[in-house]
Amino acid sequence: MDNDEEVSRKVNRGRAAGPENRRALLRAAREVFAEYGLSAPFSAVAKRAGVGQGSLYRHFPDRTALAAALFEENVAAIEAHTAPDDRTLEDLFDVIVDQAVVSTALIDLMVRNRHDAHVVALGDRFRQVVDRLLARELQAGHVGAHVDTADIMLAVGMLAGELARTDEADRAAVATRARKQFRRAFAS
Amino acid sequence: MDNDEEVSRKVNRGRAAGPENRRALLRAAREVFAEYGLSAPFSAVAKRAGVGQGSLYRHFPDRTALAAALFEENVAAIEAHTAPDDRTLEDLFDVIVDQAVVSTALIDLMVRNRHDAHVVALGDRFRQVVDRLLARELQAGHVGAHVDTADIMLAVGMLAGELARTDEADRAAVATRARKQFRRAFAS
Amino acid sequence: MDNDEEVSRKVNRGRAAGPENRRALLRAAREVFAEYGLSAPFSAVAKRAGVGQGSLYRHFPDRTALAAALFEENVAAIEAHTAPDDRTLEDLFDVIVDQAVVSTALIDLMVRNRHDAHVVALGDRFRQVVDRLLARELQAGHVGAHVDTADIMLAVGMLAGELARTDEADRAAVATRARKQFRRAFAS
Amino acid sequence: MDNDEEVSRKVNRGRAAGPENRRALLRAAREVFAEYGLSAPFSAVAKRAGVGQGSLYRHFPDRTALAAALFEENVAAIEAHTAPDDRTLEDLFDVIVDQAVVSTALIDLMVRNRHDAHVVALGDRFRQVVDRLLARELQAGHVGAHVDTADIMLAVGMLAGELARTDEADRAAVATRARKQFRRAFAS
DNA sequence: AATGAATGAGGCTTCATTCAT
DNA sequence: CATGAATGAAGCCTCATTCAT
Repeated sequence: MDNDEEVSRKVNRGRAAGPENRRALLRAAREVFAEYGLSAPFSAVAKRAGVGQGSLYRHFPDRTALAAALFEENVAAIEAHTAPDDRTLEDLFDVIVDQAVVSTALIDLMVRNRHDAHVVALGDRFRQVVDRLLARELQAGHVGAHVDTADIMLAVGMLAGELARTDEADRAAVATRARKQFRRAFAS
Repeated sequence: MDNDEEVSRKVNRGRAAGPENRRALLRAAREVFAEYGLSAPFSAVAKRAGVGQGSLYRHFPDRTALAAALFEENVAAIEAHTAPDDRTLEDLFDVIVDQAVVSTALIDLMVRNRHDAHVVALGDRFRQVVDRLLARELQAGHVGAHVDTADIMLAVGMLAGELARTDEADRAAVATRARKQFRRAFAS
Repeated sequence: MDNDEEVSRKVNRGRAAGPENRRALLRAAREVFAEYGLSAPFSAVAKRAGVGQGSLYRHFPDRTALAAALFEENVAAIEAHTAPDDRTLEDLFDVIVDQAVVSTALIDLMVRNRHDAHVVALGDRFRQVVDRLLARELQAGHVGAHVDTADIMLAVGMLAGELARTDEADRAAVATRARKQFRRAFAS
Repeated sequence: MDNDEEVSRKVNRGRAAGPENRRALLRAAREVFAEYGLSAPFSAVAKRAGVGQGSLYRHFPDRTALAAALFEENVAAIEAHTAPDDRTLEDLFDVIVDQAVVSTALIDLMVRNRHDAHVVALGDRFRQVVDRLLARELQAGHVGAHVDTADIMLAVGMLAGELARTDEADRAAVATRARKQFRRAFAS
């Protein structure tokens, strides 16, 4: 984890460096957590971002803050992807799979902080997405009346968790199999 | 040396302490991991067992060895519980829920070492249990022909993982909901 | 950036900010040192003053410079307070007690830099105050002939030091008791 | 502070090393604190003692614990020195001066923790010494009836504090001068 | 001249692991 | 064999200080 692919950046002091570094740190955190798990040294994130440790601490005072920022990006992506009127629960599973395959350890990080205010807020945003999609699907008769929001939340959680602990090579297969199960479980 | 509930044992030098210490260590490990998660200090296990650190290392040279020993106990319990001829997949889920509710962090520990020879072997023992139960259920027409062993393995894994990261207070509800989903997914 | 009582100042670029910032910094330093001790982060002083760290460094290149400036204010106050012709050693003790009760950590800061040129110079100014008062008191026969300037300096130093490490609630009592001792020691 | 006079000790593991290391650490702490002040790196103490950092932490979980242990030694020395029936307050001042000249920073360390239970207990032991001596001196008419225990405690505290912040070269003179003042203040 | 972001050295602390007794 | 002290690497985090804007 030493001579990493750490971006060679010119030392960038002063006002304008702020947002730029923040982006670099989020990107680096995503990579490092995916690669080494959530207990990866905080310093590894800083190094990967090509940024001093101090800066990392300025932007994200603790692991939770960093995780929440990453989760926020994920939720935003989910919202964006499911915004159009014709999106279904299957589309939701698509993003989840995409994200889980990429972010792995993020889920654990969030679970560890499931009572953090920011995390709770993000969870609510996610729930609203599920609510909206589910209402439409029920309306259209695509899913059975026995299904509620909590069912979908649980399914998504279990899927993401499972993907997070599956070897990269097997993830596609696992995703397919799990989705088939849920499709059947939720069918009308 | 703290106010731990560390077993008060007479200093136990000399012979025959072996198996006794081993049992104490496994018991302690299960408790400590459940309480503090898998990153609990190795020394905490020894202390809880009322045993020197050196002895812990003698019995279990590393975390994986300890985890495997715990997992072995779990698999044995699963085998015992599902041995009778009238046991169904529902009974399998019962043990899983019982164990997951208790062992939490063990799952992660196993996942981290999923390529360890011992762990693989234990996984195979588990798969045989599933195989046997599933064959019987298929025979009896209790589950659909579309279901295979991997489906059950996946379902069990997702369930256990989800329980492991659910607050104790919510576990029963989560277990119930998840089992309903899987029942529906696997129905003939 | 916290819930500090940091002065809300209009961004003050350009001229004439110099003296204003300097005053704000001295005031802030006195407060911060009193509150958190002399190991308070340098940055805390800047923040409390509502001023950038760079400005703090411009005005006071290091801790000693800042301390000397504060001490200078103290000495000036002592000079002012003891200037009138009818002031006695008791009046000197008054200021010392007042200052010690307020500035606490400042004393240590000065002690650490007791060989700094500025500090030495300030010590001399203080000695002159003592000299003048003592001469008058000797003349008037208020103190014994056995007393010299060094005695007063020592007494003042011990008193200030003691007050600096006394809980606020006990300072008044300690001051009274100590002054009684010195009065007796110096009596003619 | 690198290639210190750190004792070259053979690595000494196992049971018996405990007390030996403890002594080495106390000795080292006294030296290091005297030399570099109380903010000396904890690691410097360990190095000077020729001991790993971990061991330092095992013996003294924090600075206060270490300071209390040192203070305990001091109080014991005071008790021993003042035990004989013919000892006077002057003898008490002797030990104080001896100790202050040697331990310097210890005083501050204790002051910082003046509310710690151990420190309070040690303070009580000290007070008892003073009580005993003072009673005898009052009886003998060596000190005035206006003097009480708190007076002596205060005097000792001021003296020790002053010595702690006096350059080594000047300590003898300061001690002499201060003792003269107190002798006069307490005279019958 | 003022600002505050960035830096990185260095102190603190925890633990996995070793090994004398 | 068991014990638990000792070790030291490694992560955490906090500033003092610099400097682009």
